[in-house]
Amino acid sequence: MERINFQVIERKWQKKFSSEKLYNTEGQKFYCLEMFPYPSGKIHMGHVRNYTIGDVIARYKFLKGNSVLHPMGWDAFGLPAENASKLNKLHPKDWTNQNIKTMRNQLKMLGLSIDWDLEISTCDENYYKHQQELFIDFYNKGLVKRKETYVNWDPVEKSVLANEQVINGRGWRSNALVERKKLSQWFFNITKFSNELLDDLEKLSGWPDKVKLMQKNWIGKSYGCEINFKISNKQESIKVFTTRPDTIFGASFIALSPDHPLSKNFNSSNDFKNFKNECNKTGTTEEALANAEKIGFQTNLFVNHPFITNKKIPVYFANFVLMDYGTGAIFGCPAHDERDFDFAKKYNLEIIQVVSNNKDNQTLIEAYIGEGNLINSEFLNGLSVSEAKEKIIKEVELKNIGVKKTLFRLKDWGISRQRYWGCPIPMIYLEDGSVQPVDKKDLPIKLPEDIDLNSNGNPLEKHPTWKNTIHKPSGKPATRETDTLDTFVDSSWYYLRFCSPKYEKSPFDINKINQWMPVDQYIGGIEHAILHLLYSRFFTKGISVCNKNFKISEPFTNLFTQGMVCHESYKDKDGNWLYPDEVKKIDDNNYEKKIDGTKVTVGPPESMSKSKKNTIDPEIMIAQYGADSVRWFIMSDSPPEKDIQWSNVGVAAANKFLQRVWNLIYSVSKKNKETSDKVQEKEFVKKINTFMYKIDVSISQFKFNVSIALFYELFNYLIKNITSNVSQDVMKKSLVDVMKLMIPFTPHLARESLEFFNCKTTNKWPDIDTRKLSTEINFAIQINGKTRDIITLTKDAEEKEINSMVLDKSKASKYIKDKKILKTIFVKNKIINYIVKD
RNA sequence: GGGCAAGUGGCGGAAUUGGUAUACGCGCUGGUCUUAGAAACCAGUGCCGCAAGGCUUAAGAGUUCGAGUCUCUUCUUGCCCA
Repeated sequence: MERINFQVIERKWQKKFSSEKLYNTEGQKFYCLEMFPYPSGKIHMGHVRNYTIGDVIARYKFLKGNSVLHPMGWDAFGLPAENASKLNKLHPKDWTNQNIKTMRNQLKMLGLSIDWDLEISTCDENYYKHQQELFIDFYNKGLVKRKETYVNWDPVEKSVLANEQVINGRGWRSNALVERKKLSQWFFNITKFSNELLDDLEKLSGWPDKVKLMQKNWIGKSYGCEINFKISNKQESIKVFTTRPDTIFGASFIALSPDHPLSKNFNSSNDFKNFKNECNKTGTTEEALANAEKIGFQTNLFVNHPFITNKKIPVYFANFVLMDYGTGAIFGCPAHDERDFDFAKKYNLEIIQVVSNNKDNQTLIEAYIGEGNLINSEFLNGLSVSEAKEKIIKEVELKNIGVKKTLFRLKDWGISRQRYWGCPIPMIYLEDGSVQPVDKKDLPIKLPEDIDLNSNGNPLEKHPTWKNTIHKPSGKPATRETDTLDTFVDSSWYYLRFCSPKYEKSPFDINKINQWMPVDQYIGGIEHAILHLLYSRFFTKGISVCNKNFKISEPFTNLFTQGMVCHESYKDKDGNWLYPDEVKKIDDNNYEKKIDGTKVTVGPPESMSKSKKNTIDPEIMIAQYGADSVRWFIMSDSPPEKDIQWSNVGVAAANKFLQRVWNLIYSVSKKNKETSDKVQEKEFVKKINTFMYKIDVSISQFKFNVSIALFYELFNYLIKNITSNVSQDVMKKSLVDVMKLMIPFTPHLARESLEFFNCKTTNKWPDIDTRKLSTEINFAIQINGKTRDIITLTKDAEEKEINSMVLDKSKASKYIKDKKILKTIFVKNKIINYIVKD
């Protein structure tokens, strides 16, 4: 058997690939982008899968005639660099650049068709300079604002946490109980685009419905109304927001946020201060608020019920009402809201049911949120919830005590981080307390190199000199903003920078944007379904507000979310995690530790993660089997959108198969030239063409695992025919075409084979002659709906021919004999079904 | 608690979208070669049955000439949101 050394040919072709590009001046543009990696140290299998999928698509599109933009870069700012720096005494910049170097080499080992001339890194000042520019543009257009808000404060890290970094009320890293703290922060005004971000989802027909639904729920549009409740015996009133105005007749209390303006009247009370402190211990997430015990502070105030004369409702402060939701005040209807119900039980407040589904009218043991008809509600009685909602809003507006309002769940995007390793925010504070953007001429505002990361708090704040600057127009001293930008900002526009990564004048060259944007195929993990994609969508909308020539409203036309790479996890008898290569499999139920033979317990396949040690190092796999084998396996075993289970045996099998392919190439080159049987050859060509056609279709549908199954069948057929009377010429010609189809999957082996056959056109997909497809089909014969025989037919055979064949030859004939055929159902090229009776 | 997926051999999974269930790969069994093993190659492999045949897509019902695919109920798992 002729063997090939993958390591040798892969190195050879990778050199070639580094200078080859996928541009094609005549072809239609195709921007293929995979989510760029965080340079954490080494690539992992998730990267291998993500970038192999992208590479298959990019190479396929190029071969099909498109001009393909296929760039790569680094999402290089972020907290891990600071943490690593504390551990290793390595500057975040050096740590990051070192990782980039390693990972770039590893990606090159995969044989990807990346145009490395376009490489960018977000921690590079040539990148973040333009980000600061965009920030100033956004500021000037009112898309950036400074707000005092309550944030999730991690008392150990001394930093603000995003909602998703708070898990069960604790910091995701420090595990400290998260507190609420009022801080002045920078925000992107993403809510200005709430409607657009929601409505434009409908344009995204190339996105998975699942992701669109997640975004829709995240934006969370709902409507309700504001109602003013007049305070009894006073002139003032309390403005309340509600999405359930229909339940107004069940209102039994008013709850104010502890930060509501009215709270200042109670600040002198110690009881109130204690209550407020207690509230600040709860996080700000919806989840934290829902799970926290409901606590309240009763005031001496009452309001008048707007529709029930003489009814007075008590006013409380409550911990579950947030100042930045609606008006910071709600009316509580315990019968139909869980939180209100808990609150009412605790403080012994009235529970009046106003919606009923008619079935039972017993005392409520929990809030009833379902549909039903209104009761105990005067003029609303009998109406459905939605009818009542409409009607009560009209009444409220008629009485001039409130208005209909639309509300979004989406909040503005807080972008201030008390961190060093991020993009500095280009703003300065003057002595008079006013804030101004830095002059664009003075960009970039660079990070200082000398920095102390070993104590808690904000590093830039504590730097001895960095924040001191001069406000040029006035010549007066000023102070720099010492917070840096959330790293989600870096990744919100990188796809634009890739179109002209070296352009100096501005973040992008508009001509290049018009040439390449939007991204035709974006590929990445489902974990970014909400934030990254929403923020990127916001950025394109924001930039089009700032730049009249920028006409892109949606950045990603098609989105593909790939599944995770999973592996079993292993624990030794003491409960320590073990790496897969520390474990030996005895049989399906028994695994032992290699070094001492003790028993190992096996956990189910889960997403690979360092903490569980269920990882496989791609570099080791490549060294052992070659990149083509790794690529082949990772594309073969599962549909790309589903999770895949990594299997070392699976890669070994891939390697074995690719060796067989090479052996076939070699055998064909040695095939006897004399033999030739025209009939056999015609059949052979039809068969190969049919396979190639099916492979083409499956690739275009991203069913890569199916493509690979078809390749297996195709090569098995070729290997079987090596000794047939198909001439060497015919076989070689077919094999050359087939190897071109292999380029997207196993670029090294494919190119080596094509070179071996002296083929020069490796930049074109072969023409697949659809007139030469196989005309034989398998046809099922059913009796009373049961399949009784399968016969081989020429395509498009008519019912009449089939009838005679069935009666003459088919195994099914015995089921028809002596019986009456009541009915026949004939489906061309598929089945015939005889309904018979004795 | 709500929403969305999914459930097919010993395992990963396929099924032209209502028309051959179990493609392809792994594993397993037998064979060839070999002093032996590995590798390679050949053959077999859903379950029951000697066979004819029967059964089988988480469980149950329904629609249909025909259901893995559509509808309903139940169970299980995963993800997202709370």
